Amino acid sequence: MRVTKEQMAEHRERILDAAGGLFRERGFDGVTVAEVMQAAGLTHGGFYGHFKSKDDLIAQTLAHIRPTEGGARSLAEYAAAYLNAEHRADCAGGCPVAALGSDTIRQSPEARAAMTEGLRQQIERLTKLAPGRTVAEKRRAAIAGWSAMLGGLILARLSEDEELSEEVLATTRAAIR
Amino acid sequence: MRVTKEQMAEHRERILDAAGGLFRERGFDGVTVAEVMQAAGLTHGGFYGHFKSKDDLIAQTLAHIRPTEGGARSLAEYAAAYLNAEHRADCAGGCPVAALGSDTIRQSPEARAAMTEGLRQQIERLTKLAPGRTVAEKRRAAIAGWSAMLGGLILARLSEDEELSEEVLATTRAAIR
DNA sequence: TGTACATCAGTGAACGCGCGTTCACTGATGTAC
DNA sequence: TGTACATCAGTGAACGCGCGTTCACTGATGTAC
Repeated sequence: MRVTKEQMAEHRERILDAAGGLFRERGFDGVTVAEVMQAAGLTHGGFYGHFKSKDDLIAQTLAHIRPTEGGARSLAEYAAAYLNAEHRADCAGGCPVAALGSDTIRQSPEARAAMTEGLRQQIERLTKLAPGRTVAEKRRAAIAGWSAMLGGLILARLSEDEELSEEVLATTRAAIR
Repeated sequence: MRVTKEQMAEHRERILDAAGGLFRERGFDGVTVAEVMQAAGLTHGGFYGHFKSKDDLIAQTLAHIRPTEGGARSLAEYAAAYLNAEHRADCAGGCPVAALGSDTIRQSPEARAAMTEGLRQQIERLTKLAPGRTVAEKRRAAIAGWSAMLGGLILARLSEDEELSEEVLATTRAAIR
């Protein structure tokens, strides 16, 4: 049954939110269109009224996910929140690059473009927090720090050994100033 | 038709080699059992004589991939070879963690155990190359450096913008001493 | 403002393709005598 | 060493399930008068 334009926009938002969580938790191939729709409180048939295809959903979801503003006041503070047992456990609500990075490399150009735009914004955000006398210096610290945070979180999530995982988290965190 | 025991062992090796390349290039879900067998020069029906399931193949493949010994004599030298346009382009022959990291988090315990073992070995290898007066100091430099390399390569591969990608590669490389 | 009708968001059954897995068969290997 | 037979690695057709996608239908919305 037809719904108001506002309802439809809200449904679209709900689909993107649901997809954002599910994709980060299980990967693009680990989630079906029907599951996304069910998580959004709808039936799967209506999906194609909102999106051209599952690939289209993937690209739009990557563009839709925005990192939660943590209010960090330095790169080290940001790293402390990022390289953290809580974030490690929360794939669905955490960093999309850590959760979907190596998957996204193999996705459509549209998906990769959305990811690239996210990277750009993240580097800009971190540049403001990074130490350094010039903008160029801050930017270099931001990029190197962002690489380390991303790699550190992925390694910590990969390690089945809790002790090793914690060591990676702490060591990488300590290396970011 | 039956083959000699040596032939069968060689076939198994060929399957694992083929799977190693294909999985790194297209991801676990992007490769079919039939494709792996065809790449190994066999037909798909024989697959289950070698492996219990596709999941079993995934776990054994991760245990089978061994990094090519580059002969680097310092962490910086290693990073120069790792954070590099050639490696960036060569998913199939490159680092399995960069190619399959976020995928592997969602795989079977066996697959994750194989990956954890690989991490451990990599950290040991890098600890020998890392700067520092004590082993503990070297190990810390190795872990922080490994995080940065991994994250840097993934970011460089994600970026559709060649200039940004090159910047990430160079900046992360320069930060590893 | 009220009424009649066209539009169209959402529903749920159905389709069809691809993929993991199974199985009857083949013929070369390896073994018992 | 030679022969007869059992074993079993590999073949390719077939199975069946799941998933992306389509479609006829429903009924509420929005619009023309």
